[in-house]
Amino acid sequence: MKENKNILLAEDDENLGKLLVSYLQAKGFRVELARNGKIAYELFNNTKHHFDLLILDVMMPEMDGFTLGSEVRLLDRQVPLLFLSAKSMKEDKLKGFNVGADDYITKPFSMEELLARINAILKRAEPHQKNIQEKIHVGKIEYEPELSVLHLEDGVKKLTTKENMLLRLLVQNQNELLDRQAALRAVWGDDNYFNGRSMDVYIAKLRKLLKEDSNIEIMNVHGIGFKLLVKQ
Amino acid sequence: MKENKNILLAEDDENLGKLLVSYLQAKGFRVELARNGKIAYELFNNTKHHFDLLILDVMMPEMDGFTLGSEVRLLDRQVPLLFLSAKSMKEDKLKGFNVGADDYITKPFSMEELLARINAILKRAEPHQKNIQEKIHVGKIEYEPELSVLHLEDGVKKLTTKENMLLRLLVQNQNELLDRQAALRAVWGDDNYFNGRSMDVYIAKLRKLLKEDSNIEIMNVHGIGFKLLVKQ
DNA sequence: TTGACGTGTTAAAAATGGTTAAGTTTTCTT
DNA sequence: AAGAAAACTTAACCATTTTTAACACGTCAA
Repeated sequence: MKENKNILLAEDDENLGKLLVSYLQAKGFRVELARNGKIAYELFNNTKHHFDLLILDVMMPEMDGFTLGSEVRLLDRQVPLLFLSAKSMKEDKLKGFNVGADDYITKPFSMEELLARINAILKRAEPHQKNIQEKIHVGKIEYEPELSVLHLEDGVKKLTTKENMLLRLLVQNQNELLDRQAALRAVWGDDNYFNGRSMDVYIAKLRKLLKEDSNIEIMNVHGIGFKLLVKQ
Repeated sequence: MKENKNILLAEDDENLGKLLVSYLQAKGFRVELARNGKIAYELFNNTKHHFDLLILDVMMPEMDGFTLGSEVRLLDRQVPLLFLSAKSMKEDKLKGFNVGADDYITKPFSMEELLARINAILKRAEPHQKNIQEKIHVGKIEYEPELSVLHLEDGVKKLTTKENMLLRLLVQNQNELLDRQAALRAVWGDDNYFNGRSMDVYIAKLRKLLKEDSNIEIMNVHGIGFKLLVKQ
């Protein structure tokens, strides 16, 4: 999801800029850094790029963040803008919002706070319809987690809620260890003994369903968890 | 402009509540004050009222501001939420944004700052005001929630109040989980066992109506709620 | 290699949900 | 205001899903 999100960051302070870029990249975004407003504007006004969010420092040489914001608004009425402001002055905030800011954040700020605001903005901008027909191939079996449906040789198998939650977890971590306790907390909310036994029952059910493809195996790692092995 | 703007303020502190009400009224807003989250929810979930903005105190008895926020979000994906937080803790901020907060403000705050944020939010939200009298396409079926009407192949079907409230909730959260208890509180006002059975009856009715489009399905999530699946 | 603990598997029990129809309440009509 | 119609709730019964129980087997460390 995030892998597809492009952020344009306009920040003249080289240290802060690099710091933000690497943090946001670590969080899975694709980030383009512009050293001043003019460069940022040219990047934005270039059909080769598409940006889902602009983070604009207010104080920049050449073209300040607010000016940049208004110019961008002329090109695109929708694209979310997030301002970074060194001052916490009221006037600044207001001016930013008049430009059509979606949010602003005053320095100094924590990375977590920035990330939270970015996620909030992107979520708001997100189109309502999400893709519920994502098909995942597990070996030669097709799996649609959002519909909780498995396409088997002898037709479609509708999974129950728990079957689906557990299989989704296994598939998401296929060929890697799925920790027993983590799985229990994720699916059952609590990792007590009885839920553990319940999970074992469901593992047996899933094994039966996946038996169709002999290259798929749910392996137990004694005392630790399970591993969905999918051989090529 | 402002004269038409209705604000719902959820604040348990009586002094602060009254102070805010009179300040905001002086600034031209119409303000409704709710002494706790539960009252606020009932006010919001009442067709007699329409609110352009909700200001929610985070710390409240009965139902805290964040819980209230998420329940409101089920009813209305658009309405702006502004949180008042006594703490300036990061976690609080994060949780608020996850609920889909449009802004938050930490106590103590100045009246001017609050006003500035309110104006910013309302300005931002303005273009979204196309909610009324709209036709929603659910698969190939047309649905007019304001008129409680469904356009089916063999004519127009007028929905009953409960049918309409439940379908609206499902549609507003289509392809996402609709929590059973939240739905019960929203439609029946109380999530006791009998109301639950009543809802199940209504789910059956809606399934029968929506059967016309084979790409629509009301899926049960065992013990948790329902999900209106709409395939492309 | 033995005993404790973890897992595999099946079946029974319990909980939750699907559906229809019979009651009850509310609303409309005359 | 009384009867009819519509809306809603409750009951009944069945189906599905999940949990618990029971017993067999596997793994590991002493």
